[in-house]
Amino acid sequence: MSVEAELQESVNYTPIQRMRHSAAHVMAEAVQEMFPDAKFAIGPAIEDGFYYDFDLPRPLTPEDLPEIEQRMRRIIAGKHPFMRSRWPREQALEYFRNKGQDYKVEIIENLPDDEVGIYQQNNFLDLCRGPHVENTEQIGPIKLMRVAGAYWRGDEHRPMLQRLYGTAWDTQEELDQYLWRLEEAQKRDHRKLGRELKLFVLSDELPAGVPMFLPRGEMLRHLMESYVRETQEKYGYQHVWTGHLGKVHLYKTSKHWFTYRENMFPVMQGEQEASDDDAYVLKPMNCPHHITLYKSQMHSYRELPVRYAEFATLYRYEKAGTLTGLARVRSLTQDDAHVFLRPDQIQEEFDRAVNLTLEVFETYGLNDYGIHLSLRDPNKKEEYVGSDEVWEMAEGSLRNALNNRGIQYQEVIGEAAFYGPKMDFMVRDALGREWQCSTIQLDFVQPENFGLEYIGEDGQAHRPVMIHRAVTGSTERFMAMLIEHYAGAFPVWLSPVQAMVIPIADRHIEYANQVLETLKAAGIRAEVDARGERMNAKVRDAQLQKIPYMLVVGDKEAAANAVAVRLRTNENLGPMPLADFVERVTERTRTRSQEL
RNA sequence: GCCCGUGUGGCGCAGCGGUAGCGCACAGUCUUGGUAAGACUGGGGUCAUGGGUUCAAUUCCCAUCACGGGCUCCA
Repeated sequence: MSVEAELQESVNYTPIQRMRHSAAHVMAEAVQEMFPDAKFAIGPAIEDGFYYDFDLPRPLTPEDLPEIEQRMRRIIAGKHPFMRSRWPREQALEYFRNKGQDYKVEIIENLPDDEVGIYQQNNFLDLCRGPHVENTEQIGPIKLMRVAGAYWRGDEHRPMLQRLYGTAWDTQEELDQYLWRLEEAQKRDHRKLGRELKLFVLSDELPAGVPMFLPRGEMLRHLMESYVRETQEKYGYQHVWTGHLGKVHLYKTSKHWFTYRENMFPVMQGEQEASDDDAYVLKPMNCPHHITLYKSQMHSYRELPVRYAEFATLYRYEKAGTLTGLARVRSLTQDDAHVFLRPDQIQEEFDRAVNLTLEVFETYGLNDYGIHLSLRDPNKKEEYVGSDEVWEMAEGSLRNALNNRGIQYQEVIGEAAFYGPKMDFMVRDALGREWQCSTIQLDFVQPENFGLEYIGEDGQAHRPVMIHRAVTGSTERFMAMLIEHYAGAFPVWLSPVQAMVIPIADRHIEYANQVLETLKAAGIRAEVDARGERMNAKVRDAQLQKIPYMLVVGDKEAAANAVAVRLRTNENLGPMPLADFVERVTERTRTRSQEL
């Protein structure tokens, strides 16, 4: 077979991915040496390494990694060629069946071809469509990263396999750099910084996934919310408030009860059954409440779109294994909005929502995000509600909104909600994991469920369309992303403490307090460090707290009504009149500048 | 939910079958110091919780809870 033909039927791997894929095979051979009864599933190259899934007689633990690594290095050094062949499907089935390789058999059974690819290096023969490097010696420096469990085919109803993650690079330098980058990323992990910067606390005394915010963390929340509120008002949203409780009946009407019940927290009252229509539940989403508000008024076509926004604390029973710091919690604050509009307003309203979201992202300087345009699967129309025309129009409108702004996005077939297409902003955390933050969703179903109406030009009742929309998603998750994005060094406008006044000796505390009063009067968030420490120690501590400005005050400054300004970048601006400093900070705050 | 790991003073960590230490933080005393850690002294832990094995458990075993990593980038 020609090289071209071989590549065509192979996975589309880059050279380094091909090398990593080969490393996965070597890892499988090492595991085979240790566990002759091992069953093998799959072992692909992934973004920065590779993995292989095994079914083993005993679970792997991190203690197994050194031995596997050692065996791998020996195999690699053996310069064994990767030999490729093609077997008739039946022959391969028989071979793997005899070997008890159930997973390989299942894979082959699902393959349409008459022939399957087989690769062998040294003593390990595997079903594989390739490609591979020529021989094991071409595999660069490797390191096994971790053991993990993974469901076969990613399906939690199928067996749990042992997954080994490893990484491989062309040179030792690249491997070292990769490991160094990982360490650096861990330094900006929001859980670590959240503790160090005294932002939030996760305590055993509270249920899992219920973060509590310290004064500085609450200030950060407040600043984030104020900013989004201000921006939403600019874009024509009105804020509402709907409390923390809902009735089961409400969620039965919205149908959430039937699909989402497991995630809801019932509020028990005496002998009441949790599913009684009148039973209370902690509010897991706002849609039904905003809809109820909409229904409480008569609406003319002239006043649409009606845009209700709310910073609402929601409670969702997320599965235990998925909770992660602030990124996935059970009590979250959503900057949720629901827009009720006429069908002819869809395009314009999408544009508005996209613009709002992009403006917020730009202010935060967030640029490492991806946009998913989630569309319905045209082959499974029965899983979605709504007519073809409406879907085509809605999907087209979302696509237009993105194209109009020249934004890059990825279309994901089959990821739409059953009630409409949506667009999600996926933000990466320090460790490269993607989290959904913003979302814009079109909904044809809830207006139907609740019988929503507006009075049209013709005096008749018409059905509005709904848009569900969140700019930052959950305040908690977005805060996690921001902490990692800034590595805790928030821009001036977002810093919980903007300036630390540092008196040099005790006799300067009085002047420091005067400075503090002036700053506070100007709306600047400042504190005085009056501890009996040396000024150097105070500078260091403020620096570690990533406070933007350190204001050192001694005899000279007190005499001149000045402050000596040091930036957290280590830059020392020297003394400046207090009024000038106030002006500087006020300006940075007003413009939400990234500058110090 | 499932697999693996972890749980020792507020935080970061040692340790070990004979009831615990270090650094930081905290408190007190001395020091009043010009841009990333001044010195000394001191207080603080039922070793996550519950059960079991043992003469003896923080240490070994089991369960529970919490936290961390992973769970469809696909032969």
